[in-house]
Amino acid sequence: MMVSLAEIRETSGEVFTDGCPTRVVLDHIMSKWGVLVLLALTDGTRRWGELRREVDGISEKMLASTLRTLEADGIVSRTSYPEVPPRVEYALTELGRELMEHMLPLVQWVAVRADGIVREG
Amino acid sequence: MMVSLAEIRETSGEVFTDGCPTRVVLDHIMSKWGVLVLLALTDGTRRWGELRREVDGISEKMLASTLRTLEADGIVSRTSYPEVPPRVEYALTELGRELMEHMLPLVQWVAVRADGIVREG
DNA sequence: CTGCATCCAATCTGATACTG
DNA sequence: CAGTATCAGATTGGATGCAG
Repeated sequence: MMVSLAEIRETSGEVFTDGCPTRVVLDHIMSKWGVLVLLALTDGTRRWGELRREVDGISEKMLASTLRTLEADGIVSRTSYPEVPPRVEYALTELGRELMEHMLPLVQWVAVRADGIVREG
Repeated sequence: MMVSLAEIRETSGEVFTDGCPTRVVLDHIMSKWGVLVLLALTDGTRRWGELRREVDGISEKMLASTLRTLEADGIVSRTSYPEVPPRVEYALTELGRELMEHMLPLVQWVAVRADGIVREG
């Protein structure tokens, strides 16, 4: 194993503490919709409507909420163009791209194994 | 970037489809408590009470629910010893250890960055 | 000790309707 | 197109109480 839990403890001794920064960020990026939105943005810039369609099943409310959270975290950037009709584009920031470099391998592993794992609804 | 979204689409063209296996597994392992329980087990075998204390803030209800889900997925193993008082040990399976090899780097990255990211409660 | 069952409050979600 | 407002339903969380 390349990275040990011990190393994580050294970096953030409070991964297991309720309300610590690590947990907060973890909750944002590993949330049900957070992962999928980030995944969609890994391909490149996306408009609101594109994300809505691409992330199957997400409600407008959750898309808005997820995007606002990730934007506040500095992981996603929002660019609004003063046009009619309105156009708003979302993209990963440098921090976001760095994050996805670490998340993609995990998601890919899951994608490969998922079919063999699933048994409950 | 080592792994591309395109590669994930090739493996599982339905990462974005509601209810697909990849999403189901992703929800289990990346859930609020799932990540923390898996993290605790990365150190090695843990008893029920140890997990309860180590994963700060988790309720018995959620711990039981999380463990049952991960066990059903074949990621965590449960060993019950017929003693008095009872003793039950939880550990990562081979699949689980493989999973954590991919998840630890991500968690570590978050642990390093979290303090700089957090701004909302 | 290791859980499961239940009740109740707090949150989170989602569908619908509506605004700029 | 890009959201916000609202309300009802689903989930989650905590506190107990109890069983193996």
